[in-house]
Amino acid sequence: MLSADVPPNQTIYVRNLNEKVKKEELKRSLYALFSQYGRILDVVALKTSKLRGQAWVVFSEVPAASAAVRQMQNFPFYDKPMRIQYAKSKSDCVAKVDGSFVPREKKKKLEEKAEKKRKAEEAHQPNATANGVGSQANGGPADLRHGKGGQDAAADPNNILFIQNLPHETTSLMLQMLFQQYPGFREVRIIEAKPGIAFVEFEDDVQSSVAMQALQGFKITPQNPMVVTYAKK
DNA sequence: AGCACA
Repeated sequence: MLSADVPPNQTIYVRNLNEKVKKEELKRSLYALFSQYGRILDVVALKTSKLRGQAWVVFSEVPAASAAVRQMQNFPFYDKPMRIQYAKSKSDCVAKVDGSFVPREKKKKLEEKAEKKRKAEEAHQPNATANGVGSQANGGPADLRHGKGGQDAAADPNNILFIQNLPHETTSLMLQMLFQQYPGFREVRIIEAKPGIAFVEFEDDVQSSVAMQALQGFKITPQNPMVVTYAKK
């Protein structure tokens, strides 16, 4: 079944995750992996019996989520292909920002109350328009950003790769061994002040892309699938 | 497979 049954949401629901990965590590890796598609507001993962192997990644914009759903579908992550759909409901952190958040305990009661009221009203005036579209009580979104907002978006393909989620012990020689097997390799640059990331330069964007595809998710240690994106220029 | 927010 092609899960096109869920409407677009700025939160994606990821399943078939490796259940052996510790929660904090999983969240970090998901964050690193998906931030190439846009700003991430939150990553939620629980290890309860019902929820292990799943996670929610909340983007600040729907298009970022859409790109992630398409491009990372079946991406091998900790040895298992990720299955990605849009989340079925709005994330709390989004509701908090748009003002529609209702604390969890209160929510149940409110819903019950609303339901009772609706029924009572129905009984009194059977053909009332019970269509309580909670229309924007507190005004529209104050910060609707039009235009490109491309600050967050993934960088266009170019000859320099940006590597994230590396173990801090990674040396440039280690990265050189990995990347120099692909044609057009020029050099590795690690940033001493920023452990965990590196830049790898190729002669052109076609060659860098080949290396990216080949080494995407490569694990120097089991906890560190490397995340390869194009460097921002 | 499993849709939550500790």
